[in-house]
Amino acid sequence: MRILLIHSSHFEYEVRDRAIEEAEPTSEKEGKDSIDEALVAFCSVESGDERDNDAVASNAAREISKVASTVKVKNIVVYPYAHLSSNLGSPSTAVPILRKLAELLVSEGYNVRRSPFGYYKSFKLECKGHPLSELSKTITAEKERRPAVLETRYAVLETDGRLIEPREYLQHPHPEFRFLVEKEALRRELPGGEPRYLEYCRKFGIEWEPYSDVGHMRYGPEGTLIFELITDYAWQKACELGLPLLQVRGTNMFDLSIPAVREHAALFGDRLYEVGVEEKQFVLRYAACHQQFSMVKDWTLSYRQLPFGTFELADSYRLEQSGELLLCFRVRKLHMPDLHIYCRDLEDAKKASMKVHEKIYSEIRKLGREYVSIYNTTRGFFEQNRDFFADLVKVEGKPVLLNFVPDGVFYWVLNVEYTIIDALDRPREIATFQIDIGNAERFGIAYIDHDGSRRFPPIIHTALIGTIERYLFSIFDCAAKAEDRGQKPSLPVWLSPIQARIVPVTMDQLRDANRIADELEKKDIRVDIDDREETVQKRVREAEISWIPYIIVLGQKEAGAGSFPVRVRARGTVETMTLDSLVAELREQTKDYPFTRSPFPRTLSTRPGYRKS
RNA sequence: GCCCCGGUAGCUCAGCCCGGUAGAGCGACGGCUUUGUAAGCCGUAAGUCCUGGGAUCGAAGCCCAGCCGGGGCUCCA
Repeated sequence: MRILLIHSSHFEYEVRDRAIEEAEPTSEKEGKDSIDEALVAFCSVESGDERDNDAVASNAAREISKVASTVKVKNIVVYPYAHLSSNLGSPSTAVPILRKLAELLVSEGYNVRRSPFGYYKSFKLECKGHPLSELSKTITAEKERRPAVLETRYAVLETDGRLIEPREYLQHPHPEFRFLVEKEALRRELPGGEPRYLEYCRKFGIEWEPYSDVGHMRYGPEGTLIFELITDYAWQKACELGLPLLQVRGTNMFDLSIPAVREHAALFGDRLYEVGVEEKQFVLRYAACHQQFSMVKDWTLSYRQLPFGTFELADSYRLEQSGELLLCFRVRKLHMPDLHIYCRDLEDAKKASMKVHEKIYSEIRKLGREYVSIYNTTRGFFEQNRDFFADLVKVEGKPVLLNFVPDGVFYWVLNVEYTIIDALDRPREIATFQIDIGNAERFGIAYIDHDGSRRFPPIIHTALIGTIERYLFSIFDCAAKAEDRGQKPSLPVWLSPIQARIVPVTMDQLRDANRIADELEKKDIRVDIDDREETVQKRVREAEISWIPYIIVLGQKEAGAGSFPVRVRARGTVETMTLDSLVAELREQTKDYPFTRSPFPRTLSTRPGYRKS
């Protein structure tokens, strides 16, 4: 709903002609009105408001009342005015909302007039013209609606299977798990501070896009390369689970008039990112579920093919609260390497979950980190599957936090949130998996079992390395932690946009530099040459600031020598290496990781100065 | 969304308290220097001081509203 508020010294109107079929019946008396010293509220009810009439009306009443008390008026005119929105709601929605709005304002003690809906009316309006006399507002249903606080109970599950109270756990704390227990179960306030990774992000051109909605990111050339490498990596990791996987591709907006889409959306709650097109209302997908389910429902499945997975890197959209946004972490547009595994039954799902769990763990350990986990589940599922939980905890090697949720509220029976404790000691969820027992039926995904019966498969949802954004967050957080330990912050070599840079002392070495660059490129190494007319010192400094892992200085001395000095970022040393030993080291660092050729012009002198370091 | 802090040149920031001609470093550009491992020297150009409104003879500065960012809260299917 949109409203335009005018503080007027005089307002009058008169009904002329009926504008629409569904016009409100009106008596002679209601046909015209005149009032002095009033707040006139021109209102347009928009499509989408019908989802919660009461919330829209009460939010509108609150906004209007706020302004009325600021400008100190007791008279309010609620005036239906279609021209504030290009996305109008239907008259059958609009009239009840406007009536309700007027009632609410009356109940707050205002003298309220309402002009009839659905007519052309002439009006005279005298606006006071002070700063607050003209205001427009957009009202949504979301604001006021505080979802009923869910009753959940926390417990710590020890590695030996004992359950203990979170409070007691703090007496013998695991260093990182402790932060999770404090934050999630005991609701301690976070320490805070400005995170250093934001500065790192900007170095690689990873930042907010100011020309879009809040919460949308953009990636410069370096960021784009990093993003693509992580995307390849996510698919590679999914394949390593050893299950048959099918990659699919689809769209990002789904029609809310489809029952399965609408029901799924209702489960998601109030963070739906919606878009109205012509007469239809679409929800932007918040994960790949919609696309994969709406496709797999059309497949013919036999128990012989299960379990198998579908995968898509899904651009996904969530209308997060503006105050909650955090670059690379909580964003309105995110990229989910979303894998769904369709299983025969719960036992099958538990087996597949173990594979997923082990893979998720081995990935974070490759970064030298540990997850601390929250297992959201129901008391019933936990009690019936204590062995399964024990197996999961064995992989963790430390306690986990259980969060018991009520039965029948969620579509899953188990939802694991894997969080890292970041450089500022805050838990940050990165990876996740869920065992879903509701959506196969909702979307009509079924397989034929060996006895010929039609069965709905439990579905595992997972992002093994987290969203691309959050994997990046982890990578940069590792750099921040390294810096805290007194090391140079850096990216893993496989993700470094440029892996080796050659700095010729004078331009006499350019030919040699190009020859070495050719050799390195042949070995799948991203290399460039800083051929700018700057001092060696300055070019080395800039390479360091750019986090280049290997910096080669080539001068007169190296001509024909067969070796050259290499500045190795990881060790903080300058070492004499041959081309072969450098290649061997680089290959060792990047083996088993995706590779993409350098998309940059080889010479820095020909590169636009987008870099901000 | 709520509370606190901030927004000044492409970037990082000073100036704001106490109103009176818009500042520095980096970067860009031009010249000198021909360079050996984290900033060589000199010069030039560059700003709707976030936006809109208000009080004032006069606003980057004071007041109000909004937008954007950082922190905290709430939220996190």
